[in-house]
Amino acid sequence: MDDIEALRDFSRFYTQRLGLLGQSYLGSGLGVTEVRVLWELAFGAQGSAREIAERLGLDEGYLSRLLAGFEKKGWIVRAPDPEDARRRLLRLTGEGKALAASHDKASRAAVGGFLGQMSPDARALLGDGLARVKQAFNPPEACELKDLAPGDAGWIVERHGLLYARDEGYDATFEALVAEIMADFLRSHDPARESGWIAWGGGRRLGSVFCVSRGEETAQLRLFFLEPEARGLGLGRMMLDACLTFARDKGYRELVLWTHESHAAACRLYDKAGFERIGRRAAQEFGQDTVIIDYRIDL
Amino acid sequence: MDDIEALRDFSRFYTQRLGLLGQSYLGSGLGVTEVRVLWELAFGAQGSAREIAERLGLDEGYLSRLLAGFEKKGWIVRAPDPEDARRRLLRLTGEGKALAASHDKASRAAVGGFLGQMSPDARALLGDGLARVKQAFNPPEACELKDLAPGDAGWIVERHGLLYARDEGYDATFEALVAEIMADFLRSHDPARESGWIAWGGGRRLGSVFCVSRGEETAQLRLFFLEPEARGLGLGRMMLDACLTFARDKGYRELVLWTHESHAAACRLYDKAGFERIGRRAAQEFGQDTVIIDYRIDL
DNA sequence: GGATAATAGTTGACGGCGGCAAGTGACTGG
DNA sequence: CCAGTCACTTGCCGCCGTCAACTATTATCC
Repeated sequence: MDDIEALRDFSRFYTQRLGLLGQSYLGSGLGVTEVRVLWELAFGAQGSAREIAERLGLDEGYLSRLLAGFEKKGWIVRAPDPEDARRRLLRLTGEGKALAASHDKASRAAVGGFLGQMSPDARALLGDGLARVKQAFNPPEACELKDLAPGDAGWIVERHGLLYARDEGYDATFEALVAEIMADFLRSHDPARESGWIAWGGGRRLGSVFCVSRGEETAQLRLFFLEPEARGLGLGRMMLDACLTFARDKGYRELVLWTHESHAAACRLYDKAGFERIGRRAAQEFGQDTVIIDYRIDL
Repeated sequence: MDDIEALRDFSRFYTQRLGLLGQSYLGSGLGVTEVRVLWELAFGAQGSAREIAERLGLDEGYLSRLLAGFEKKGWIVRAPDPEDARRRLLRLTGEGKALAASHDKASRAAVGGFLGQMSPDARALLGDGLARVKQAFNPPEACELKDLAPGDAGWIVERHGLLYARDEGYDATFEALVAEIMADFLRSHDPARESGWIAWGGGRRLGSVFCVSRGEETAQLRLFFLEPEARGLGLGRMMLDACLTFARDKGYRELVLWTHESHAAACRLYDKAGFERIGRRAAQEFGQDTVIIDYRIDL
């Protein structure tokens, strides 16, 4: 099954199994669209009817009627806009807010009941899948660095192994090297002077960075990685800064690292952050000819 | 954001961004429901109107009218069922089949165009996410064993690290041990007499199993793992059999393995497969008191 | 075997969803 | 000041889908 077929299949599956869920207009006597509009009024960005219609993909005429109905029921007031007499400012009344809140609560309960029937494993799998689908369309804006948790080290090995094989043609010995580095780190790193982090964003691991000791005064940055979809968004810079801050706090005087010349984006990042290139050496590693660049920076 | 909120959020997102896609009734002049019915007639299991109504969640009366329309347009014929005069056998005409096929093609093209705008990375992420969501509801029925590919070793480390920490309370040294085992295997296993496999099902990795040498005549089974959602479906037995077959083919005379007594399901599997318990020893490992069972079987 | 219930399907009535297009008053740019 | 645009409204209408009544057939139970 190719990915076109996979998406079509999922779409059929979704409309059958999950379609009813999100709206969960059950019991409220409200239609699906009414609920969506109400939700937009209550929790979405403030805006004119025009904007709401656009956001929800509704016909303006239809929305106008819906809003008239809302007003008649006392859920909203439509006051003339002093700045533009064509527009009308939409505002929920107390009653409207209460309705939105109660509906929100009911919907939460319905979804909770649905999830409650699933096993914890299936729920975890579902959450994981949803996060991925969503990120495929909305790149993450921010990420948070967290200390290594169980499974993180393996994830680092996997992503390094897969992406360096795909993008650089490295063979399996590279994945083995990363696995060994991680095994060493897990077993015998010095928590007082060394640390590793996973960048989390949108419910998913997006990258990794490690700061380890190369002597009393020298720290080394290793295993700096970002998922391809998360590159070019400034997350790398944030991770690098976090690592520099850690190294300074721990009393190191300089930080070194090496990377491959072919990683243009990474090299640009280090150059811009004030690192200086202190070496350039050719090497044959992992079944490929590579050029390694050594960097350092004063802390 | 907890998982209830995540699902609600996804649902909103889906109706906005992807809702139109699946149906893709664009241009055909057909309504969403008509397309679904047509699809069911063309590609779904054969059945009465009643069954189709049930499968698609439609009102019988409404469906009856739809089918009458289809017949009038020459897409289907409704012949009386010789076995049950209440029923009518539904069959697509040549014209109906052609319509379904052309619509299927158009829909494929529409989805393809949509996916074509995405980056390959995003597409991969999407496919991965969809597979997970779907498996959260439909457990995989079958799996296929594949040789180790880039990233697989890391995945094994991750899953062992995460699940043994969660279920058994093991500390990080367990993940380190698995990482080291994988590093050794990748670097220096004997491809002629040793192998490792990943079980794939539903577009996802579901488990792992390895067969390695412990001398000329003795093979060892290691890193036997199945995702929790994929347990109890007979996949484990299939993987075990594949490993036994491999060991026999390579000329080993016996296969040994050890596991923890707390893995009731795994122990049952080995017992049922004809393994004999040759040892039972207490050990303190990975921050926990454990009981290890040694197994062996003649090949 | 006959009353009764269940099943497959049809039909009419009806309400709500939502698209389309014409219309109204207000703003904007030349 | 006039044409064009914009935010919104309104009337019209078709489609989607529900409900309930109805027919014809089959299954069930005593």
